[in-house]
Amino acid sequence: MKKYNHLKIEKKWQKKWEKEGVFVARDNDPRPKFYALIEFPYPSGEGLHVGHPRSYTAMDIIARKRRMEGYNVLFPIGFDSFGLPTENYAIKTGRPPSEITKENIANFTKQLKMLGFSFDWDRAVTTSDPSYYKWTQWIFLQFFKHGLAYKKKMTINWCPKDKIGLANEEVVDGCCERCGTAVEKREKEQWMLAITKYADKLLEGLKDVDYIERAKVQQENWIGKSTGALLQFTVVSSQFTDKIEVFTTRPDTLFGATYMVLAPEHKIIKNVKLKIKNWDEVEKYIDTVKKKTEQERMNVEREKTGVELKGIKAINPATKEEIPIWVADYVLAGYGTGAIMAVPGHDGRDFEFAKKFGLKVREVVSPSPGLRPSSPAGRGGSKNFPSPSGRGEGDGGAYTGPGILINSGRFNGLAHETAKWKITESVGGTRKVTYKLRDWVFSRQRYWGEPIPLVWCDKCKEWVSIPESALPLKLPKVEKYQPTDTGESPLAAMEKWVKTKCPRCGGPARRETDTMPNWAGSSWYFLRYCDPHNNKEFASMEKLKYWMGSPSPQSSPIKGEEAIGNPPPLVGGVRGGVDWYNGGMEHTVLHLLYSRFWNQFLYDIGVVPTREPYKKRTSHGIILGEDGEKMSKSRGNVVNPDDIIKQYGADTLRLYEMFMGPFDQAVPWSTKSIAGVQRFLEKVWQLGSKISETSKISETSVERLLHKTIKKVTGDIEAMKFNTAIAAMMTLVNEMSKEDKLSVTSYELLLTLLHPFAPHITEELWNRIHRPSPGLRPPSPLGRGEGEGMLCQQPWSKYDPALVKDEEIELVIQVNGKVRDLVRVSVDISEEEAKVLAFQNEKVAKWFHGQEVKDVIFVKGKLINIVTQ
RNA sequence: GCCCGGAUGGCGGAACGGUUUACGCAGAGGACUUAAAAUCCUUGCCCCAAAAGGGUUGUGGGUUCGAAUCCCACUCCGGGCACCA
Repeated sequence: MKKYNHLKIEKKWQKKWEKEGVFVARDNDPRPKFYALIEFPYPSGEGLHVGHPRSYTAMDIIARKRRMEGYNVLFPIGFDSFGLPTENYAIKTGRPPSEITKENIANFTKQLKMLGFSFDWDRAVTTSDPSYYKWTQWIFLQFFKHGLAYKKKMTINWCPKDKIGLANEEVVDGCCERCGTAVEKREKEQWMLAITKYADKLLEGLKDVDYIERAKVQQENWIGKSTGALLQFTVVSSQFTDKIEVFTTRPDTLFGATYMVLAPEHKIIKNVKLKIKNWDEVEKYIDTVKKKTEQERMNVEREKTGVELKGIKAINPATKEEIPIWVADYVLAGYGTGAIMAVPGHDGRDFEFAKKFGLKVREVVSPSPGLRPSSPAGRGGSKNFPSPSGRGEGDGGAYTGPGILINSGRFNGLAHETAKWKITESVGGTRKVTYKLRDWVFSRQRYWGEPIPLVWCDKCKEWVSIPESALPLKLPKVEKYQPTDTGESPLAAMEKWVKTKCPRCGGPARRETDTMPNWAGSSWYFLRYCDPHNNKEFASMEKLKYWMGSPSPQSSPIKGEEAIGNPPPLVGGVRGGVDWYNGGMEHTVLHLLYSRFWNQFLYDIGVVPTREPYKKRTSHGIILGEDGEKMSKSRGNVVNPDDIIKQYGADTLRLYEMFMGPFDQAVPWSTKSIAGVQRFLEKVWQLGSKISETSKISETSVERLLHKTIKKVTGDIEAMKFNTAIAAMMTLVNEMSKEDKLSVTSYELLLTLLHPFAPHITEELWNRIHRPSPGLRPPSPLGRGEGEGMLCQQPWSKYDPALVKDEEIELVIQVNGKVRDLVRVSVDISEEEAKVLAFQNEKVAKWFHGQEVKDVIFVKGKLINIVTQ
């Protein structure tokens, strides 16, 4: 057989699949549905990155396998096309972002099609298309109607030289990325979405979904629910009293609160200005803090800073002592009440601070006796013992674990959990739940985003939404894409567009000139895919119910062993949503949370059928450059997928990206290693010359391995262990290559298994077997399609359970856990038989000779261990 | 700083608490060839040791008959940190 020419074959099959429409998802088809989703790309000017095909190939494998298993599969693609890089490029070149976007999308489309993904291109959506963002605006109006969109003063990054608001990413070391000028903070009215109102629902919903565990944990921590207490501290000075409220999750440690700390932004500081003796110093400190970002504030390598407010004191409500009040930037204004009671005895940060400034430390919680061995130092575990709490005992001297109260008056001896609410009650405090989650800043002073469809009416004295019939509110063409000198979006410079009439009273009104953030379009795109051409609704309930519903109890019809990786059906409710969503770990907090929030809201107003948008979420690791660093233009380690496809072919690239390492971990690229998978495909190709129509499936050892491989690959795909699935197929092909003749059936089974990974070459080989031609006549094995039909439409292979069971194994004989010999025995060998074998074995005997045998451990079908120690 | 991952040969990696290194890359030896490429076969694979053997899964400790795997502490690397997508 001639060598295989990937260039010809790949184009041929891509055309054929498209022409026959084999990947078109059919609405309301009687087959069970399966919705497979990947994160749609941002069409950057650089084109496709080798990272994209990693996630896309993985879901393509799953989508193709599901089709072969009899599902009606929806595997859509689109473009998340609003965003900063395009806008910045437009500013530089003066070209309209819409034009640039169009070109980029055309390029991405071409590149994606070369990879042979089984996308349904008929459903492609583009977020910057008015027919799409019409509905993004519509959803925003629903938020607005329901009181979840509101305006609030927020600080933004401001470059005083460029006179432009900056995204966090554009701020490098506190300076403007472009001009290097120090960035200032400015107050600006911003549209906010009240995601915090959904904090509990977003937390609750995590119980019903099958997400990769670390994504769940990240979301939980991001929402950061904690139950604590609000406590009042009285502030006193010579002629004045006031109250400061603090939030604490550890009210049980109140007796140990030896000072208080206020966030530099805390409003009381200005109120008590006249009482503060060192005001100059305090003011100076607050000014320096203003220049730091939040992260910098948390980052000051354990070096805490702060200033005492001299002249005023607080009173600890439990001990009635006067304690000093400090201002320090490790306390954030946005969390809790912006003020804390500091308990250096039991909080690491407070301890650091107290140590630096010589403040009093008092221990009020003692580790329970029995929980921790006593140590001479009286604090910190002795080296040889594990910490009793399992964590949190670092931080020098602060003990943060559980224990019994001491130095706490009448509460001494109580368990700290019990003491929490008793102490809270005794000082008149209240229980309070807080979240780390903050409301979502939803407006941008930028051009390339969805216009916010609201107008300010001077007469009505409020924001009025434009009628839904007037949507989409199109993004008008502007001359310049720079934000204006005042920091407003370029839209603000278009008087004609801005000046309008109030839709309610008809009076003069002004349009909102802010646009939406890039997150908006990606928060609901999975819904639009269900009904992408609908111009009456964002998607019809009927179609949403079909694609987002849960018609089958499991996401796979295969039962038993083969269903590895499919979650069991939920007890007490039917799950709905996208059946399987794969994306990057970098999106597991923001995008995932935002889109869950939008879906939950849409569910609450009755326009989508499921509470949660995604049933199952998995993640892929990023592909690093050959140097092990993140790929970037500046490092010069970027690999262009086009070059690889041209040289090696799409099948090889797909296979390589699946083989290079564990799917969920970051792996460095290695062009050298591509040779391995390329040789493998070449071997599969050459194997075609060995098939013989007379050879029934008789090559017994290969047959057993074949069925084992079917089992392995089937399970590994479900678990996204693509690298080991490919390794198993390589082993199989190596064995098959050793045979003189191969039955058609075994070759077909191999092609079927490999097809989702390398669709073009397998389709071609399948076609060659089934095309009547000399030497390769079509037989009729296993009732598969004869002589016609494409491989992508054939049923997925089943294995014969009788053939995957081993009859013999290598029994490991150990002495004290060390391997001393291996014996080939039947799988069913009994403990007694194994003992006899082990004790009679000469190689083994010398290792326990003359010693007392204390125990013999037998693991069926695996090993026997003789213990003498 | 906080939250979440990761660390196994020269390299990418494999390994339900049970033979560390499957599969692949690179290397060495050989076959074929006028030659090269390609292909095929064979072969180590890390340290100590002449060998028997012993050690070795980032470091240190623990649990266990037995730990890469479970627990504790630490080091380094990666992702996220709310206006990059």
